[in-house]
Amino acid sequence: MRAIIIGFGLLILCLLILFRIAEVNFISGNVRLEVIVAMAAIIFFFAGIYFNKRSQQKNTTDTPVAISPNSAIDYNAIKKAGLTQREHDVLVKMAEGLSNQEIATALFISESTIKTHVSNILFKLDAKRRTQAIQVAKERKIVA
Amino acid sequence: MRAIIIGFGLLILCLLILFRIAEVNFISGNVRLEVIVAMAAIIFFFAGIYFNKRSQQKNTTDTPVAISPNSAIDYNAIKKAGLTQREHDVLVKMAEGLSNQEIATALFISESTIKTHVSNILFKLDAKRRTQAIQVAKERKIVA
DNA sequence: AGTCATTTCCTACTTTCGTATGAGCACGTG
DNA sequence: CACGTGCTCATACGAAAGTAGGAAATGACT
Repeated sequence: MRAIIIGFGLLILCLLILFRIAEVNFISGNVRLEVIVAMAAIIFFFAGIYFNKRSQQKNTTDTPVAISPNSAIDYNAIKKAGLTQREHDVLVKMAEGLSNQEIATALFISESTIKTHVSNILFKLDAKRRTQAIQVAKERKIVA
Repeated sequence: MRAIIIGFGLLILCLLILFRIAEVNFISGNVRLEVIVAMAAIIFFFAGIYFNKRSQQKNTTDTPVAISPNSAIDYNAIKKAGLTQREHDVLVKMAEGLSNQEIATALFISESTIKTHVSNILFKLDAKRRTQAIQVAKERKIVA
């Protein structure tokens, strides 16, 4: 975020400098106008590339995805997240890719209950979707 | 390939036009120099974004192995599953827990296209839901 | 020049997911 | 016993996700 602000600051600075050079040139006629325009073109062309790259990297760098040969569940993390036993049961089934209905069948309870649990899980893991919840849970080793 | 040539042609044309305007302005003094410089800046900023986007789409389809500091992904498994490069892109974002709309924004394409890709991914990975697809993909090391 | 694969986008429809809200039951603790 | 916690279930609604089927542009390969 800071990099973007600094970057835009530098760009605006560049523009102002170019303006200034253009003005001086307009009076003295020392520098060719084409040079100024070309400079603006080059600078902002690469600026465009840079910012585009930045914005694309955002989504991937935000979630570093700890690449560790993990297979163990950290039971402390479950408590830390405030998940109950039943919620954890549901979360595990969720991570296996089951639908609410399938989880309900597997745990011998109704789909309504699963929905309640899922809602609570999403809230406790600060996730907006079940896929995100699974991702968070794996990172925190709440599920394998 | 043709699009890039045409694009560069247009860009050079823009530059020449700007040069011409600058020259005329230099004599008559009708147009503010700042306007010309700013135009060059804006045009080439977005040109940079556009070309970067293009080249990234190219790179991902041409050389999938080039940008891969990730040791956990088995690129053979991707081919074995019959996934295209773009489908893999979507799958990765999916595994990060993004919604269709968020993936669309991240990849600069529409949500409709994401839905098409997701449908194809589900079919190719023999999954019924995205959560299941993610699970399968992780097992086969298609995603980290 | 024609064919195929890929990527993109769309409409329209169905299904699943998630939220909000309320409620009943069991269990243990202060 | 009252109270909180956890588990269960329900309805109703809105938001995503997924399906089906079509279409068009591009690039590679022949």
